[in-house]
Amino acid sequence: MTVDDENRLIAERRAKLNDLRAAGAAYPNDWQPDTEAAALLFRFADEDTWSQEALERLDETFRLAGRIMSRRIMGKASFVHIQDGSGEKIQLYLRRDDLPEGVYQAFKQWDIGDLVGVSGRMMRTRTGELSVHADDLCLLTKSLRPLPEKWHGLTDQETRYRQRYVDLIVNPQVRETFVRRSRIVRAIRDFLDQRGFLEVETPMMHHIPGGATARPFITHHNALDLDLYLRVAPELHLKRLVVGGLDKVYEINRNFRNEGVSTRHNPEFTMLEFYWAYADYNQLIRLTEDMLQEIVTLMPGLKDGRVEYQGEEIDFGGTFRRLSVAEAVAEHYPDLAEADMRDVGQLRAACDKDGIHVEPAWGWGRLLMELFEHRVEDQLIQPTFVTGYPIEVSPLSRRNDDDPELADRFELFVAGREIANGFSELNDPEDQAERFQAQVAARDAGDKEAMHFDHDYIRALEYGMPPAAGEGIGIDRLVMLLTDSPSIRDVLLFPYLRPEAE
RNA sequence: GGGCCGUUAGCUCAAUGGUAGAGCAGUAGGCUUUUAACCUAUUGGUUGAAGGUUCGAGUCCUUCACGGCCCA
Repeated sequence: MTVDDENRLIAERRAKLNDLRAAGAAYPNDWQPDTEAAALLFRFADEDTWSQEALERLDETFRLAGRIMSRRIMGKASFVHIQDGSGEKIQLYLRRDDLPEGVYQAFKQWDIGDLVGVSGRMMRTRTGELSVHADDLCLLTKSLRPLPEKWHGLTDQETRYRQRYVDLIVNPQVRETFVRRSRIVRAIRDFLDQRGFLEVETPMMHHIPGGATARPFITHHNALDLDLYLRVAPELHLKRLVVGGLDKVYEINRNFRNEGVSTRHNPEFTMLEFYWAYADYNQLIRLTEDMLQEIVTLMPGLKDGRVEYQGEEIDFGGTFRRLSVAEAVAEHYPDLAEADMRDVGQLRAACDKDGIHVEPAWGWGRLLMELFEHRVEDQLIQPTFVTGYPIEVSPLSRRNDDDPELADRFELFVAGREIANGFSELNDPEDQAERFQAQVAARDAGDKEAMHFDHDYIRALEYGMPPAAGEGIGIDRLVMLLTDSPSIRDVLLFPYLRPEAE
């Protein structure tokens, strides 16, 4: 994508740029705006207070800088809309006789997409549109490539993702999504900081990948001649910090998983993980509920804790529903009695009936989860905390004191998707070492997602990790939910795409 | 990985197997409160790539690339 896609339109603009270069006027950097479109539109919004007459009396000149988005040239006067850093557009009124000598003639050679500086006083047009009546105008950056058409804009999904800069220029909704994403992350940081959590950054390049069952990316350190893994989770490093006395820590950053790419999966994605010493998973549930409610409250435009997601109204107000995996499955499988929930034969029969593929080695826990995922998960539209997870599918969680077959664990589902996963942490180094052993055995048997044995992590636990609870929240999925985005690519500025064809 | 759909001018889209078109953008001219401005004229194409069928392929077939949706 360099010179081969040159076309006539670009060539014309390049010729104009060459003229500017010859005149020594290409790429100046001597224009500073003193306001933005959004500020002017806000200040002068009231048409009664700021009528055309009132604006005429206002002896104040404003300087703006932005991109030409549309032009209507009518002989010796023109109307232009520029869009600036505030994301808003404001109209300029250009009159040949009100501009310095030659400026209007030069302007007529400019193009949609060019970046300009303008100064002038405020006015209102006959139809009432607030406009800047320009007394000076300069070209700051010549745009060589034509923008998409003004009416339909840019709709091709692939181009929108590949050339996000164009998408951002012409699709205002995109900007709003990413502004909101930033606000959500800020709200999470504020929430945790206020409660005494310390934000930390742990390595993304690991000698031993761990903390999640997932295939890692491998990279190579040249000077050390050593393969390294991009992290699949920060979990084990964060828990080392809990051993070190950082009782409340969190990290918001990228994880990398070498798996498929889809509308819900990007190879790199952002996770919040936090760990809280001397707390258990029930405290996490309450904290999570508070956090989400606070985030939703802080989002402009969301009323009464209600969010619309893909046509469903989701209510974050009040106490979220709580139910166990067994209760949820019982609800959706009337044939299964409560006593059947740990009966391998009954569960397997139910799986067969639904056409779910099962392995002979699976115990009741795995079978129960298969049923949960098959019929229940996507029905959990309103925020729901699910508890009572079988220990069989919770290798990192602490065992429940009353029921050793269950883990002290929960997941939060919203809009049929897992948003958060938290549990009381396993801090018994001997139990942990055994679980690592089991993972290594699974690895040797060919499971590429199984974990490695992390001796240093065991050593850390042997110094003593306080009883603690930890949780992960997928930021991208949360942002999807709160921005009504159907695809993870809509909430990533630069989602992963295959390379463009040469 | 599997299924379905898509890829035509800078953008948004047309085109029974029979001369590749429109709107916007661009170019030239007109127009001093327009707003999808308007009026006149006009330029612009390796139809995603490579093969094949056919007198003739944007259209039918095969393979490939990229994307979208659904499924695992």
